[in-house]
Amino acid sequence: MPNPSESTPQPLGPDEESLVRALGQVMHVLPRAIDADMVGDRQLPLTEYTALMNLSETPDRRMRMNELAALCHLSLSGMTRTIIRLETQGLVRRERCEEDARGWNAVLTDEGFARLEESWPSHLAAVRRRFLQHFEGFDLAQLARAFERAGTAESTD
Amino acid sequence: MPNPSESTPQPLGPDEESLVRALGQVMHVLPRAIDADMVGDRQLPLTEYTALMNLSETPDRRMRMNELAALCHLSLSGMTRTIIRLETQGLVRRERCEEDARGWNAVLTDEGFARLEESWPSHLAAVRRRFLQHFEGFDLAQLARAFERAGTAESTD
DNA sequence: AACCGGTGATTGATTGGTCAAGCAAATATC
DNA sequence: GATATTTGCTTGACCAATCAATCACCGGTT
Repeated sequence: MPNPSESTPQPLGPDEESLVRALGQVMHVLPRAIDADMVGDRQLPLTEYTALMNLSETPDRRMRMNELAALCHLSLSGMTRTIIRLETQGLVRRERCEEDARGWNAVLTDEGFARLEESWPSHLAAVRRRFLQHFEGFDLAQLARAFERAGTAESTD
Repeated sequence: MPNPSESTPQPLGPDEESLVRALGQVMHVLPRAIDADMVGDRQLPLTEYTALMNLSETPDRRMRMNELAALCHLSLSGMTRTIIRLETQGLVRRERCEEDARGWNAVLTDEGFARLEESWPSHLAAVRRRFLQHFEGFDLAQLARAFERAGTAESTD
């Protein structure tokens, strides 16, 4: 790439172009579609589902706000609000953290766990049908690695 | 009332699992990263950039709100608001549609075009660096087709 | 010509997220 | 051991998107 990067950069090739466009579309359509499938079924929006999901995967079904926010790809304040939403539905409870009195644990209630158990089949089905189905015959592991690289935000250099 | 087919669906395999997780991360991180690159550089958020972009690709740099909204993956009202934003910056102008007085055309101004020309190198660079770079060696066309399939929302069946 | 169902676009209310400021507890420094 | 700084979380203000309601205009019917 001999020329200075800002003057006349090389435009995207047609395949690159259509991949980028298609990704844009997927990023827009997919969450809504999955959301719609679930909401239609068990009334659990994707963000809240993800929070419950992550909580359920810990040994004692509890997690610090910090960590949960990171796993849900949410800002800390966004997480606070999500947890409040879940708390008012009785799906999650908050407990002060013992070893650090500033901290809070979001704790999955039995009701929350039950709700998650109800929801996950339809979530799973939606993910399969809306997404994975279209990647049969691909090397999923290789693909996953590429996405992991892309999803690891290196800051502007 | 557990439907046998829904009660114990097969969980995701490890590769599926990591692909889905990685996609989730990408969907969250990528637009923000690109946005940050562009805002930092030319002060044009992604949504507005996309609108200008699509306008610039038409023969006479104008488009009906309808169509533009679809191309930008935006609701019509979202589009209205985006165009208003752009209009107040002088990058776009609105003109009544001649053959249908209900309709409006968003028209790219010269200033808007200039701004777009300024911005697209950094947009392009961001897309390459944040995304395409990680897919070297992949069959991009095949990948694009898969994403197009996934991005075509079939309604809940 | 007056009407009426349908369509293009805008507007109002709400939602779900961000960032920045604030508060309380923990930790480091003197 | 008092004070300063940092950290964990919440709150306030804001923003960009959505949906539902509305307005304006089109076209066909009578």
